[in-house]
Amino acid sequence: MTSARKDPVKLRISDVARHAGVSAATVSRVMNGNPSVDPALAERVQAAAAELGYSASPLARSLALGKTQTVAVLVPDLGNPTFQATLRMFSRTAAGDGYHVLVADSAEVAGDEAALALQARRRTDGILLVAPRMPDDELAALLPQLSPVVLVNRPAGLGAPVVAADYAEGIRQLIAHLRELGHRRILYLAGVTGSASHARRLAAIADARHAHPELEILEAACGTGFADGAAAADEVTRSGATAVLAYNDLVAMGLLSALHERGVTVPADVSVVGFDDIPFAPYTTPPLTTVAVPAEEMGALAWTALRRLLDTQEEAAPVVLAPALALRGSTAAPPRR
Amino acid sequence: MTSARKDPVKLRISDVARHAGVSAATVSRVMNGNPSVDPALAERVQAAAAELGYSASPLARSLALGKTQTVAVLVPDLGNPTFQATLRMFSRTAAGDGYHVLVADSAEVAGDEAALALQARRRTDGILLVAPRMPDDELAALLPQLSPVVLVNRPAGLGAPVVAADYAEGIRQLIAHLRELGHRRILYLAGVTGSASHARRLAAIADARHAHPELEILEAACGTGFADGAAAADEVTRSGATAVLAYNDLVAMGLLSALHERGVTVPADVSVVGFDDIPFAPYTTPPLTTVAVPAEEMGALAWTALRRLLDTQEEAAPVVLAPALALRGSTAAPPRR
DNA sequence: CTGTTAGCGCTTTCAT
DNA sequence: ATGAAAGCGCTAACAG
Repeated sequence: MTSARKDPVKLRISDVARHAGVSAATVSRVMNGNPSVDPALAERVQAAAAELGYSASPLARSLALGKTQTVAVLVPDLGNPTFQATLRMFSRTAAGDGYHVLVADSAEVAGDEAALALQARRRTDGILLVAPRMPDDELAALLPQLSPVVLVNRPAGLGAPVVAADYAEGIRQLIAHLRELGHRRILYLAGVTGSASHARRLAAIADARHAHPELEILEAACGTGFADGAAAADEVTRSGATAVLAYNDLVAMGLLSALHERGVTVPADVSVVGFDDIPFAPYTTPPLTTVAVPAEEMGALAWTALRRLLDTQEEAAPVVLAPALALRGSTAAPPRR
Repeated sequence: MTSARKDPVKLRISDVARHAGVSAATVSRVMNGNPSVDPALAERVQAAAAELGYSASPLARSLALGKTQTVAVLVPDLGNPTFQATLRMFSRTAAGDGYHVLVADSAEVAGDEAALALQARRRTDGILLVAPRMPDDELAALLPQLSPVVLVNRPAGLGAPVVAADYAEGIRQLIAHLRELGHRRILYLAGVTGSASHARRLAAIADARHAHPELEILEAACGTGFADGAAAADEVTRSGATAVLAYNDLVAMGLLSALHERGVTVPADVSVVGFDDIPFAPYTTPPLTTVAVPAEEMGALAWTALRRLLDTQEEAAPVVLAPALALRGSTAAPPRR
């Protein structure tokens, strides 16, 4: 508009070399803190670089070094608070170690995951798969091609370090809580039915049925977001269940809202529990009883595991974090018939 | 563990060339769909590539082509729902165009933004600055070095395309709403006082004071998250204000919660309004009256603007989106003295 | 210690 | 239509 501002010319290492009267190799050494350079010369090079405002092209360095100082993260949905928390801490801790983060969002389409992961991985040094939706066998087959890779919320033994929350334990706690309250007919709103955590929840549910034959635990398909929870409201009332186990807090919140619209009171008419304990769980009406998954800690641990792989190719032992019950206002004894 | 699985050897273009009995240049042409290759030969090369499972190194391509097919996004906090929404749509639309996204989180530290942006930008073809916290002059000075760059939620005219929400208009609507309800003493809980949106809110507040001399609008420093809102509860009660204008929904929610703990009833004792209309706003107790910022749309528009810059170096005209008042339960007439 | 010489893997003139 | 060769910008092995 006003003045034709010139783009700052891109400097090559040879420019600095010429300016300092040395070879490119020397500049490279200096820039990388290689001690085998005469201090006086090094200073001269530093000065030249500073004066010119030079810094090496990460791209060229990456090609020459065979590493990018960048790692990828694949999440099913950037809009999901749980993944966000994990991504956030992963990204911050990685940044602390000088690594950059490339994100990819599969939009909950399991079929796209492999291609996205492969693509992202090729531009980076390693990849974190957060709660991938694809089946175990497919994942196991994919892992070698992605290595170094770490997994969040998938079972260990697939061929990569794992950081996971103990979903079965979470379900156990939730069911115990509901049972103690007196609930006998409970509805589980399944989210991603193909997901690994779904499978583990189901296992925990089966255990509960075994341990407590008086419990009737129903299942209904559902999605993973607000809308899915809201859409399940009719199913809930129809089921005659006195308590519902939502796939996650988002589903629970959507359900809470739809139930309220229908004049169904929580927890007087029906109890609702979520899963994850996202930051907003305490602020719903009523505040949501749920189980807290340490998503941030998982992000940090995932970085630790990946870093380990990157540095020493040692595969960190699986980490399974126990969730903690967060008792709030959305659960109570079932209504008297 | 079980079998010493070999890493799939990394294939170079020359491997494919040899396998197909052609030169690397030809393989390159075929891989890039260059029509000047004999169809028969092309097919032979395709076959060779497919058989070997070859795909070009993005790194080497990037270096040779001078572009990475990757763009950077800098956000103040990956944990903030508004930025998430913007990032999510930006990332998805960019992915739709075959671009990858590198994220950087400045952790709300304005002083780190320039360095982070510069770093991220160097590994990518362009960058999106979401609500950067640094002052205007600093930003204006930085922009040329980041180009191509687009800005979210900063004023236009700094030297980059802008996609922004009309914060002043939002504040105006909120104040009008409160005034009509009968409030005369309102407290504004300022978030990031250096931020551009803060400045625009202040301007709108000044206008309101002018237009409605009967209004007394107080200000108090505050942060940007739950905890900050909660911490402001005492300040709120002390102020004697009958309504509070929170910096954003997070602050409003934190305040709601702290007020509740102190036995202050919203909206009977005091009205509270937020800003942004994050997905959780309808689920607070009481549901939060706020103003809806179309964060997702902004993300999509931001990509459009950046893409335009990348493709044609044309600077898209500034886009300013008007927020819409979302009337819910956290506002009512002030209590009678 | 420092410079010279090869690459890293791909694209792209420039010839043929 | 195809290949040879130069180059993207940097690092590292190899000589001095």
